[in-house]
Amino acid sequence: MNVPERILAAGVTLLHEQGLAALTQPRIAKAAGVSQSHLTYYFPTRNELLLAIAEHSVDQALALQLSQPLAKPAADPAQALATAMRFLPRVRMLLGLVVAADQDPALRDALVRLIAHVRHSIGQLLAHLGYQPDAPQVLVFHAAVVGLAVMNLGRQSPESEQELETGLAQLLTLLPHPSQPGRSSP
Amino acid sequence: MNVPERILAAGVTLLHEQGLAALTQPRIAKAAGVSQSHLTYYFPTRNELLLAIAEHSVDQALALQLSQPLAKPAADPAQALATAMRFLPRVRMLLGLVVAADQDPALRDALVRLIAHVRHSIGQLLAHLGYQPDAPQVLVFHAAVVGLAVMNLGRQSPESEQELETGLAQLLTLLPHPSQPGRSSP
DNA sequence: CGAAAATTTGGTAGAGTTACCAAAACCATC
DNA sequence: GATGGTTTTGGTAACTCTACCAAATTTTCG
Repeated sequence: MNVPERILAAGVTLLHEQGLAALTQPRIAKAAGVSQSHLTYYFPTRNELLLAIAEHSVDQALALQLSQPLAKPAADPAQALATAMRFLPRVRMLLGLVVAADQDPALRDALVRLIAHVRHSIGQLLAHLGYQPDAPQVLVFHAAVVGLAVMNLGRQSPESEQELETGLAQLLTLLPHPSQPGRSSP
Repeated sequence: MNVPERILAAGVTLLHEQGLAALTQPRIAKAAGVSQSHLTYYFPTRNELLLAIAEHSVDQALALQLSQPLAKPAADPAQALATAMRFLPRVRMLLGLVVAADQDPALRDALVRLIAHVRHSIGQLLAHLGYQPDAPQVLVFHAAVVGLAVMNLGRQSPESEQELETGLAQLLTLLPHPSQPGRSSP
């Protein structure tokens, strides 16, 4: 693997396992097996590194978790639910970067683009499942997934898993769907 | 004002204006007008301080933004929308603490209780407006508000404000309401 | 008034971080 | 094999943060 790629992979893993606080140059360098100075050769400042890690993580998540549902020709709506559930840990992982972005306009702009990208991908998946991809409700669906991920602090609790699923399932009924018309406007 | 209160007030303001990274003992002490050593007299460790700030902020938010709607005898559903919109900046402000809670189990447990408290209060408001307070959709409504706050990075953009409002308004139609029956189950 | 308790402060040790620099090792090309 | 560019490393200066301690000041109360 390439050195920058190894650095980004180590960064994503570190972010996933130990949170934003673990994303320091010494620790990432050690995890990637390069010297600390070498890190700054590829990513001169810390924010550039954070930004690259964020992009890498989102790309990775979309590739891993959207390619399969989109490859299958047709699927039942429950698949959207399952996909959303699989996204939850990854969303939580990125929360630290959102917080960090409050300090740095460049990072903030980059995250705005990343979030738009994710929303577009969610629209693609929903379109693939027969929903209207650009309905305003897609924003709310996306937001609810993000919010559930943020609030799901006690991650292991199975009852909250249940709550999450029923909540998202009900949210799906809000989306306009060809086979269940009449939900969009009164 | 009491010294601990002054410290907490300074902490909340600092968190609101400059994010989690600004919540260090030196800066809070300076903002509160006390010596740094004095801070540790009331809050020996940093996490205890963070926890106290979180609780203070949530109490303050609930008191400020829920007391008035609950005082008025009846109100139109659009008020729930307006209240939710007013909560967004405060929710954003607390995100940093959620991130910090990943490192510390005690802080995490405290935040779980705080989140439950907020959800209960939202239920109260919705009940006051005629909705079912314990409907599972309340979780989703809460989550959507949180998620919108997270994603609302470009805070000044009026178009995203518009998007937010329409999204939340549609979400409200999902909640079971006496005057608009038949939405709960197919 | 005097003693005990609470409050407040300055100082600091120790760890951790970012960003930088000069030098060494590596690699391609002529 | 020499040369110029790229990659890699060790070292470090300057800074910030947390947690602690001993001493000074103020307050409380018998």
